[in-house]
Amino acid sequence: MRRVKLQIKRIENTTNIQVTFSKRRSGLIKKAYELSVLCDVDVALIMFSPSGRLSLFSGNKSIEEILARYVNLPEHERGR
Amino acid sequence: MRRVKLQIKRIENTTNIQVTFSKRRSGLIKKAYELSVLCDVDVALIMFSPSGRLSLFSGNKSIEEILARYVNLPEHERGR
DNA sequence: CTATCTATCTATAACTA
DNA sequence: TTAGTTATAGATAGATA
Repeated sequence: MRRVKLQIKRIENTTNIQVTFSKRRSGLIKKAYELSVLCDVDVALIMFSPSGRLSLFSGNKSIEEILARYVNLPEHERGR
Repeated sequence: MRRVKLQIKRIENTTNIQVTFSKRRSGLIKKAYELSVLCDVDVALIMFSPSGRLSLFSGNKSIEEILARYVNLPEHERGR
């Protein structure tokens, strides 16, 4: 099992990238879902897999609704 | 400290919502960052806080670039 | 309200099949 | 390859300041 602390840097092995992406993608979506429910907030998550495929998550509302909410913000509220 | 398993349902206490949102928001952004680095993929995260304020994260590219990549996908690739 | 601490829960890298 | 297991690293709820 894991014996050392994980280094956050690009994985080189192609198979390993895909396995890691698949597992962490699930974990990330789960966390996003929990946040949206616990705090009753809008969360949208857009990811492109290593092979370029799209993955989406949105809590409460649809992706389109959340993106629209973002796009419609006044300019000065959009800069992070 | 925590003695029981957390139930994923809306938190009722207002102060607690804000504290939980703040902590989990950090955790979610960290996970999104790690995924983007480990797997070298585009990740965009859009959240609205309980008070309606915007929080953004994007790995590798800007939010605008990732949203553009999403919007420009052919229709049949956009449905989750 | 904000920041830190820590016991406990959860995610997951390496492993097995 | 993909799916399941498990031990350890990592996240975090509640406590404390």
